[in-house]
This record gives sequence, C-alpha cells and structure tokens, in this order.
Amino acid sequence: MAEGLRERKKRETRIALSWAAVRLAVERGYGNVRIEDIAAEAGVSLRTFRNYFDSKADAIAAREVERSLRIAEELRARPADEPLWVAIRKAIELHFALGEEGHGGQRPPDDKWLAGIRLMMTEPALQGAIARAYARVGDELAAAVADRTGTTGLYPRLVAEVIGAARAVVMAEWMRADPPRSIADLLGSALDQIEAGLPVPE
Amino acid sequence: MAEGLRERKKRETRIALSWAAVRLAVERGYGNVRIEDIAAEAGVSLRTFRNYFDSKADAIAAREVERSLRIAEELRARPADEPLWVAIRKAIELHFALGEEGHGGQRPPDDKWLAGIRLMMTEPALQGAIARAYARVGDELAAAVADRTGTTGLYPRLVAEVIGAARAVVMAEWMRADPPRSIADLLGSALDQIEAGLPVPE
DNA sequence: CCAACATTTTGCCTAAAAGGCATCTTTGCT
DNA sequence: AGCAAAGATGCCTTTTAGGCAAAATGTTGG
Repeated sequence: MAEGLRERKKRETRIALSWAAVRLAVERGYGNVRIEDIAAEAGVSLRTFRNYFDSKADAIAAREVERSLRIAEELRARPADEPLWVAIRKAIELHFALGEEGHGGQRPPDDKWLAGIRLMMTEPALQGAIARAYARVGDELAAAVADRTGTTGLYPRLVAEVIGAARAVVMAEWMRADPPRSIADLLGSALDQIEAGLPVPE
Repeated sequence: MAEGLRERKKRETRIALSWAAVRLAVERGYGNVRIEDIAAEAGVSLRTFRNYFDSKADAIAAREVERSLRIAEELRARPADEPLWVAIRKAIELHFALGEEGHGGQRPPDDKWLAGIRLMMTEPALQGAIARAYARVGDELAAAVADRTGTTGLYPRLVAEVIGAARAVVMAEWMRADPPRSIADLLGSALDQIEAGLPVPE
C-alpha cells in the first residue's frame, strides 16, 4: 500500500488550496482575496486552510516550490555519466517547460493571466514567501549535487545557489523582455557565462 | 545644506526602531516581541512604527539591508581600473567586516548574542523579509556592476545574483561551521570556484 | 463488519497585526 | 512671526494567527 486515502486527500486538499489561492489572487488581485475565500473555493473551512499553510502568501508560493523541486528531482534522474553542467541545463529547462503549460492545465498562457501574475509578483509578502520557498529548494539542489558529484563542503551549496541565481535572472529577464525572448536562449546564455567564470564581456 | 533636521531625525528614528527590533528579538525571541515594545524602546508610538516598517520582520531586516547595500557602494567606490572580480572580493569582505563589529558597536560577538541571532534566523517570517531585502540589494549591485563594466543585458544581473549566492553560502557555512572557519578563507574559496566556472572539484 | 484508535477537520475564542483617516506637532521657508 | 509641508499620534475596523477541544473521518486488528 503506497498511499492511503488519508494521504491522498491531504495532498489533494493542499493542491486545491494552493491552486485556488493562485487563481483568485491573479484574478482579483492579491489584496482582494481573503483566506476565507480561498478556503471556500477549495471546499474546506477557514481553519483548515491554516492547518495547511501559515499564510496566503505561502499557499501561493507552494505551487512554485513544488515545480522548482523538480529541478533537483530531474538532476537526480539524469544519467550519472552526464557532465554535471549539462544535467543542470536540462533540469532547469524542464522547470521552465513545466511553467509554460499554463493554468487550466493545458491552455497556453494568455495575456490577461500573465499580467495578473506580474501584478501579483509585486506584492512584498509574496516575494518573501517565494524567496523562502526557494531556499528550501536550494537545500534539495545542494543535496542532489552532492550526491551526483560525490563532493562535500562549499561546492554543492555554491552550485545550488548559482542555479538559483540563473533561474532568477532568466525568469526576471523573461518577464521583462518585450518583445519576449526565448527562455532556452536566455538560459543557455546565462549558463554559458557562468561556466566561463563570468568574465566581463567583450 | 546637505540634510535638514527633519531628514536626520527620520533616519535616526528608523535606525533606532530597527536596532530595538533586533535587540529585543535576539534577547527574548522573535515571537515574544510585540511591535508595541519596539516602538516603546525607540520612544515613538506604535502607529509611528507602522509608518516606518510594514512589519516586525522588515524592521529587523532593515539593518541587514543597509549593511548589504554597502557592497554596491564599495563596488562603486573602488578604483575603476581594478579588475571587476578583485573589486567584488574586496567589497564583500568589507560587508562581512562590518558584520563582525558586533552589536554594542565595538564589542566582539559573544556567544549568547550569536545564539540569539541563529535562533532568530530560523523564524520563517524573518527569512522572507531578509530574502526580499536582498532582492533590493541585488538591484543596486546590478546597477553598480553595469556602471563599472559598461555592460548591459543579462551580465550585470547575473553577476549581482552570483554575488548574492556567494554571500549566502559563506554566511551559511560560517554560521554552521564548528570550529569556526575564517570568513576570508571561505569567501576566497567560494569566489575562486565561481571565477573558475564551478568545475566539479578533484 | 465492528470496535478501538489515530488523524484531520472544524468551530470558537483571544491576541495581535495591518492599515485608513483625521488631528495635532514639528520643521522648513519666507 | 506665520504659513505650508511633512511627520507623529490616536482611534477605529478588518484581517490574520494560532491554541484548544469537540466532531468527523480514515485505519486497523479481531
């Protein structure tokens, strides 16, 4: 027995809450959503919401974390003889690919949704929650790097943080760039520069 | 007239509040401090506290931000003909040097204080606030790098994020290492690896 | 299938935080 | 001195945070 009914329901509730939080925040704006609304949307009580998340921001950040944890997962899944930085490239690419699948599940990201996301991201509380969430992801990444390379000490941690840095830069540039640039190009460029030791261009 | 009375008082109040917040949180634990206490400690009303900071966590994070902003400042201050990564090393070293001056102002960091800091840092809300604060520092850093190198696009941003990564790793390792390791060594090692493009060791 | 057990959900309650608004003070300037 | 701008304060309402115990729901051994 891999997973009982209890476990499954819990996971489903968690996802439902997180999803509802994101959707409502994008639609009506972060500040105009009460956690009560989120709970109602997911069909549980307000108090139950609090059993799952410490705050509205955490609920929203949860989706992003889960997605980011895939980077570490993918890093572990890739062939052990693949060079580390090649594996890292692939893993981050997967992360962004998952991000593009949009909300409904399959729909392509439409402009209204994207605008809502951008606005939502300006919320300080949310930035904090997401940053904290990424810190957790960093732990997983460092562990994955340590396992894959058999290294200890500063190295795994450093690589993990730098992966996070690359992810952040690519994401920021992608959100800002108009006309939009290809994520694959941005990511490739960022990692090329990192692998070269970030010499001043030209 | 560089700065009027009004400006100076404001700055002083801000510092007093931030300082009081840190001290009280370290002494009695983050959760046992009401913002009312902080305001009282700084000699202003509760409502005024709120005019300065959005939350308790922000007040505490503020000190760290100010200190981190010095990295960008120092980066701008250093001779223009100094190689970028040498300047970065010096700038981050300064950051940590400022951190070691301790609380009272000159006292060396005693164990009780350090333990209090560590405990305080485990607070999720605080981690979020600090992470958000570092994001602001990242903006400054990127601008400083852009000015110094005359580069645009991904590069300044990337360097800024990587500086943040190095700072985070060194700080984490320093807080964890027992017996304590020299910050200069840790930082040197981290930056060496980054400049070499983070090849897998050995 | 049932009964004892474990875990989760929920309602209730209090403390604290968040932030709008009007008013009073202080500072800056002429 | 006197007026205008900016800041500090008090008061108020809404929302969040989270402890606690009771009810509901899954889990397991007989």
